[in-house]
Amino acid sequence: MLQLDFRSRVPVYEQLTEKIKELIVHKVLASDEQLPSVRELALELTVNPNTIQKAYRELERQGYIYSAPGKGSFVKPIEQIDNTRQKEELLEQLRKITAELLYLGTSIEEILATIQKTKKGGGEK
Amino acid sequence: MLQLDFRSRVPVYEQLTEKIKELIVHKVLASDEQLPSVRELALELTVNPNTIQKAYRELERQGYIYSAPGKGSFVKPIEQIDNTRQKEELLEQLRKITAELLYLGTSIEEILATIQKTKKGGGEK
Amino acid sequence: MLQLDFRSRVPVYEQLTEKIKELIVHKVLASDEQLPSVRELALELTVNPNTIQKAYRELERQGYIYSAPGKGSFVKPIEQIDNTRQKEELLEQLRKITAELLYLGTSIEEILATIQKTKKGGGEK
Amino acid sequence: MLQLDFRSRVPVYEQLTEKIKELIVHKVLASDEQLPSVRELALELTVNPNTIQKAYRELERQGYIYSAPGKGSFVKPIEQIDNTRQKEELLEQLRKITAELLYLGTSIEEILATIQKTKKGGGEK
DNA sequence: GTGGTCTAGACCACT
DNA sequence: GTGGTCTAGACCACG
Repeated sequence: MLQLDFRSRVPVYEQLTEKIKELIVHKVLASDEQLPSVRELALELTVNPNTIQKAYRELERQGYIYSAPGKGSFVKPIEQIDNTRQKEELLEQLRKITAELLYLGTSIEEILATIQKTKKGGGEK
Repeated sequence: MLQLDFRSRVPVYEQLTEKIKELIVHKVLASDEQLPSVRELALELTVNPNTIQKAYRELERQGYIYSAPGKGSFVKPIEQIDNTRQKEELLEQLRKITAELLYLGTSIEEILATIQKTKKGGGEK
Repeated sequence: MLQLDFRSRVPVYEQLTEKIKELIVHKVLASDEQLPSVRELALELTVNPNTIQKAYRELERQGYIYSAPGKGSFVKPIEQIDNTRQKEELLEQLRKITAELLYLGTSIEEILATIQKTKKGGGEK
Repeated sequence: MLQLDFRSRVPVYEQLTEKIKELIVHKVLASDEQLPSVRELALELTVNPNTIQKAYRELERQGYIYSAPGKGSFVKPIEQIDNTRQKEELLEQLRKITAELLYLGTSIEEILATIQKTKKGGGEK
């Protein structure tokens, strides 16, 4: 499920953050669902618990999960995410990527189609 | 023109790579146009020449420029860029960001509008 | 009345301590008024009795309540609170926060106004 | 200068964060001034480098400093701090503490005087 | 020499 | 058994 590339230059904890975020965003993990415990996941991925915790902390900072000592870590309900600033940043990234794609000769139609497909696929899986 | 933030945590050479790529993508730099020499740019930006070279090498690797030893570095004509793999990567990033935006409650209309606006603004500047 | 956030990272017993302290400070709970019994409150809040007891013990330590074994817990009359040390601590916190607010560009007027408003609202509620 | 209490229940990295923040807020450390390196400070305080780094990260997250790999950590200029949300939180803390002080019999005059004194003392030292 | 990442393992508080 | 803190020490990329 959570495939990591230890040879990559991007830090393991960051790969993990991204992968888990994807699971949340694609609703594979539901609201208030419990994530694997730090130690459990560490064993499964043969990674140090500290690394897992770093990923969990980052997700918490970004507002995607919450952790309570003695209880565990859980997916944060969407309604409770403060998204204004994040939306701005994501839209900015969207602009950059679009500009680059257009330069490389991608048609606007193909780009829009990709967006549309993502919308349809987002809620399922 | 090339504003660098020496305070930023992102490496100088990477900032430079991004900025130059933007200039190319927005067609401020035309095909086969010569880029400033390494030493010249290093002086102008008060940066170590090695840093400039690293940025140029990265742009060459990504296929946006080509270097002719003894002559200088030039913008690679669009037609010659091998864009299949890069397009795939960019589209993949597009999907990720779109999924995240949708999860955060952004409407599909707002996303599409952002793309459209980028198209109009892309060729000018 | 005593709203707890079980998702929060701050321990339940600490939330409880703070909430009850607020009730006392805002005079919702009067001097010598009896607090709910540990078991009663535990049922009402669906919390482990140990957690309630820990909160009560903490309040007793801070001098806000007193417990008579076999009878229950009661709000300590203000006159009997040894407040010298606590006042010092609170004033110290006040200084820290004020310094931080000033550093962040808050005007002294806004700070003083906040204090004044608190005074007016403090005794009611 | 940076006195730590290893017996305290409050984490060392948090004590450090607070102490350094004080130095910044009281302008003992000026804008863009370099902080001691992670390792240097670790040696001086006989603390693990990771602990120092955790404190520095927290300060960076709160916007008081910035760190650049290979260069060092520096005090962030005040103008660049995004303070709206932090101000709200600090004012809320101010209200709580004021209510508690008033309950403990502190006169409003004494409270206001404390604020005034802080203002005068803030810029010196 | 700088910050950043990561491992191996210990200990603590909370439930 | 949970997350969180901390130590001791290794290795990497950046400048």
